[in-house]
Amino acid sequence: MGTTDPLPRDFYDRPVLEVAPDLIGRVVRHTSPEGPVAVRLTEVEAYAGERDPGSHAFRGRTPRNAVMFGPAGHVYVYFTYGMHWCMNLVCGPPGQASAVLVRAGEVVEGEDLARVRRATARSARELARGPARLTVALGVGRQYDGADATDAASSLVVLPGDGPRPGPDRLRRGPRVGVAGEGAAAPWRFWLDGEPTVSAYRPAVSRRRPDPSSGRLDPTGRPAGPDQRGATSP
DNA sequence: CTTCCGATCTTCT
DNA sequence: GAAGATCGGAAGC
Repeated sequence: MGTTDPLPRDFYDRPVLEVAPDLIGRVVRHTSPEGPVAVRLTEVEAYAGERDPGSHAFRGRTPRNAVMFGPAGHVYVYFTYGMHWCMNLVCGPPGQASAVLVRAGEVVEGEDLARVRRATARSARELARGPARLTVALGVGRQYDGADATDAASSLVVLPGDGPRPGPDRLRRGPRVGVAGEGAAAPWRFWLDGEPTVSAYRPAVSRRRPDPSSGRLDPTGRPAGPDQRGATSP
């Protein structure tokens, strides 16, 4: 029964930069009345709590991020851009507020249901390629904010995953997607090299139109670059 | 394939 | 009042 038990609290109760790469290859599984959908993780990002300018917890506890300050192994779900839900797994001891954003994966169970939920996906690899797409594929929303992913009785759990752990030769790390400011350069995004489900790299964008009176000097400050820009081996 | 841009609304300043 | 841990469609190569 080993592989059906969720990863235990101890797994998450470590420094977030240890937990994040260890989550690659693990399986997030949600069982709804419609059936189960499971995703094998290929891409995650670490957010290091109050010391991380890129983290929702950087300016301390608020109603939204309260779950991040709680026990490890619980799920932090937030709403963003007026329409998307994203899910994290809380790490470290209570009070530390670190978490891992679940960014992308491969649907390994319930693909038919995932395709119904992700009707705009034109291929299997797009079903959970991106943090908001992944929550749609799984059927996860606000109702799971604060849920305990280590509870075997929960309908949302993280399982160890089948087979051997991915080799370190395939693990990559680089800057996080869409993170602006001081935290932009930290190489705290982890992914599995060669996986088609890894989401495209996007630097943070400013939505402000350029000021017409200030010329045309790269108003967004946005460098161009390929998906795995800044990648290094561990 | 890539780049550009609008949608949409909660959250915190 | 502005920004945001994004996505999908349209247009360009």
